[in-house]
Amino acid sequence: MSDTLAIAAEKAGSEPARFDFAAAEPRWQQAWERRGCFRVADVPDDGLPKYYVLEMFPYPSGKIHMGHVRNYTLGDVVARYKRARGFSVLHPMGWDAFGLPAENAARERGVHPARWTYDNIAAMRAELQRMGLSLDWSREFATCDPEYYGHQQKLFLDLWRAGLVERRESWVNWDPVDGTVLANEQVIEGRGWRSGAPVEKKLLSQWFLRITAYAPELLSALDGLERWPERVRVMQAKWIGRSEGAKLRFPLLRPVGSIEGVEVYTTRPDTLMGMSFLALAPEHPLAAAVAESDPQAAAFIAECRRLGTSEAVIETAEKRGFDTGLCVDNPFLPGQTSPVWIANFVLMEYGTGAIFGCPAHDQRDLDFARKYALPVPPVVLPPGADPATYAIGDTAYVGPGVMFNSGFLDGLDTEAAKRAAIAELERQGAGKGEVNWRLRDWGVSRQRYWGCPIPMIHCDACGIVAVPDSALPVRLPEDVTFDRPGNPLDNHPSWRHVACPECGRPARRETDTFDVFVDSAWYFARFCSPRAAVPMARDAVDHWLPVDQYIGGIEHAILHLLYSRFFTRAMRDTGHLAEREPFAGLFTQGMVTHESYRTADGKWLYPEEVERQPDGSAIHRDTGEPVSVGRVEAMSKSKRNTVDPGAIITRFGADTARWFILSDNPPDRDMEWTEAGVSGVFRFTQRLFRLAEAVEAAPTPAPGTGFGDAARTLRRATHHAIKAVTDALESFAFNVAVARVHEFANAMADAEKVAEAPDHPGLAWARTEAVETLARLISPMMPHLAEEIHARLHPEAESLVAELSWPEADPAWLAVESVTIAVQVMGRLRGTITMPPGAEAGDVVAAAAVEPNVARALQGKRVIKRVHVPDRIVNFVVAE
RNA sequence: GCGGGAGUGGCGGAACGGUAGACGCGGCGGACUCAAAAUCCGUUGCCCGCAAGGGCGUAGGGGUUCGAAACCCCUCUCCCGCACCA
Repeated sequence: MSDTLAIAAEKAGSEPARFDFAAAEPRWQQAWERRGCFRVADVPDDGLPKYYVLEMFPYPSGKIHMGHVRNYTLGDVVARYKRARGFSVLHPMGWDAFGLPAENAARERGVHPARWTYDNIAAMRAELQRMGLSLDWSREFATCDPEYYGHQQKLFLDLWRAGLVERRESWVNWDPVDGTVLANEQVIEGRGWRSGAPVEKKLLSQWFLRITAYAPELLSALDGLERWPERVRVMQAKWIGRSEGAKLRFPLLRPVGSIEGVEVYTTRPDTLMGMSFLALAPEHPLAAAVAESDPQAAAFIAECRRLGTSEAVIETAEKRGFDTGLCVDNPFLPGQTSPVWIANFVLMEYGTGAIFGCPAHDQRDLDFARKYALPVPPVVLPPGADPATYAIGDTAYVGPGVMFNSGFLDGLDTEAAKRAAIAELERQGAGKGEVNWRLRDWGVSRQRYWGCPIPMIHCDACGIVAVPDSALPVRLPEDVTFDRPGNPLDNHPSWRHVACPECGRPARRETDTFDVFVDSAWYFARFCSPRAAVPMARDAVDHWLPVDQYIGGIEHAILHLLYSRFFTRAMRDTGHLAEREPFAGLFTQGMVTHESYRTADGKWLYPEEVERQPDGSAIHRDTGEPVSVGRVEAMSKSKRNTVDPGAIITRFGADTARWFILSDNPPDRDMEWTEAGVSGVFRFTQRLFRLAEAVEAAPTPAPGTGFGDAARTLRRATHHAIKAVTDALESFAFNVAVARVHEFANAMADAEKVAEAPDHPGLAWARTEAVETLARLISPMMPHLAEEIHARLHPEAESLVAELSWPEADPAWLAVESVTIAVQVMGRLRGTITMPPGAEAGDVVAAAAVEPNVARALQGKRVIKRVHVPDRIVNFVVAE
């Protein structure tokens, strides 16, 4: 089937009755470009309302994939629709161009990262342009352009001056073979993903952006993001992770070196009198101090470190600990001490890296206490429990209750006890109430070449000195080698040597580059004034931001979106813009999936290597060997279940690809790409073309009142389609918009049938109206075919559908001439009647009652209630 | 475990509390053709019935309502996210 279709598609050029997409699509793309249809000014003076549509910009891998097609089609529908609705639409495109793949290509194939990246950009730009997207290409930039990253360096220095940048030590995943820091997702089973070497935890000085300074605002402002998916807001809220509790200090009975006590954060200060032990994270300073004189402690800590890096949390659900022999006092229980343990389940990164263990009311603490036979004193009595007999088994009681065994807290409920405990801690000076956040500051240092250089200088005399604004951008050197492990910037013979801007003596450049998430944390702002001499022109960003509709994958729900929200606030506080939130509306699309195929010996096959048999089985196209059809799953190179958008556009055209990707299902769900689906859509494009072909430009003016039945029916269908498609597009229900166009096409086909017969007043005019309307209604989805249809009706005119306004439904033609009213008896459908719209209730009920089938159902029954919903339903309620 | 989302024909999916299954795919039957493709027409939730018609039906069980796929309660299944966060 696909072969024959391909032939049909290829023949399309030679047969005039077909839509020759291969010729038409480039022609219209050039026409849009020539007329600058999609260009807008940085600060427009057209007085139109603004609308900023943005899709997440791509990493330039070199080829677009179906996920891109879906993403950019969705955005383009919105952009074209809003433009037609009279908005001045900003719809830009650029490249998220820094990152590791370019460096890997350099190491593996000897291509310079810049060369590799710009070649890929050229290839991908050409593919995107074939899709016919309504982009303002004059705004294009790549984040690896020195112009772009120079402005990023300026932003960073502004943050530095505003106190939003810190340099401090932190634990990182270190690959000793590659000599580089690894992100968590690059550590696989405790080993570097490239080198395979066991990853070490290493303490390194890193640059941090103080995102935590905005934690309260980032959390509270989530409530205002009404056009964001609920789940993204929830994920961000959990990531930010606000908790209320108390921080308190436990004095050690005997100091260890200079350490005299341990700070602990808890959300359950009410349970302090149920304390059984104190536990330290293995990385805790006190643990390290103990280890200095205790080889066994050192061995335990080393063991934890080895397991800890490997994300082995899952397999080591088992809790393990080491008793240091130390003891602490409890501020609420004078004279009673608790042992200090080192425990593998305590996280250094959260709170203070130490906890107090209350096993009766915390499951983790209970597991630990049972394992090491520590006491489990209960202090919270669940509702209805008997204090005389209440005991904890294998399940901790974490719910609310009434305090007992707790001295001054006895009798209080959990919430009151928390408040009373905090008040008492504060009175004693032993601790205080505190809000804690899970969010960590953002470590942005990467020991890599292909990233934006961090514009800082290390001077032995002056310390850390910022590169002066006048010396920006700090450019990456081009003459780098990748033949040695580690960061090429460190290995470069001269680049790092620089005179200190303050004292003039020899100093060293920072050789770390920024995390690529910094690049994408402000690009939406740069798009507003992409050629400005400053990071962003204030009047341009104040005009265009926030992005009205942002569209992309759910995988960026947390990091990219949170960093962008942070950066926007940081840019506000450094005077670059006024806006608070970057993205007023967010839409997260589903994945594109496909069947997967493999041969008997387990080799994955590409879809084009597989042929389906009439009986549903599959064989290898060339060898004829049987192929097993696997699950439908996300397209991935490893499963080879990918379809190349370029090949699809060549065979079927961009409009077909766009329409299919919109039509299959709602855009937030995963969609399945199928051959049958594409073929069906291809046929539909040809059908629309034929329907339009059959219609001549009708004489203007309209024939006034001279519309016969057929013309009236078609005009009603036309205006109904306008309303229905508009409603669907407004609600992001693109699959429904597609269905409404199908209905409209069916109505047009019906009109064509009767048009053969003579004497249909006004039908020719109505058919022209229908075709003109069709062109505009499909234009957001199938822009090329829309232009083609429009041009055939107006061969002399210069106008483009891309420049036309959206059609308006005429209410007069939305009105129906009769309505079908369902008639129920006791809520069960017994018949339907046809009435004029707005008929009197009495008339409708009377007509309903005599409908034969209804009358039979009412036979011998006493009607006790008649429900009438105008133009919709009549329901007779009868007594039994 | 916690959180979020989803369960509707063979399939993707429609459906302001008001005729469930729009629209498409697929299937079946037919027209056109030497034949095929393309195109066009009809049909297509399940069961009973020659028909008229009737029964069942939106994961399952209850409830609210004249009327529930939709609202409420309980249960089940699947997908996604987070997961020793003190």
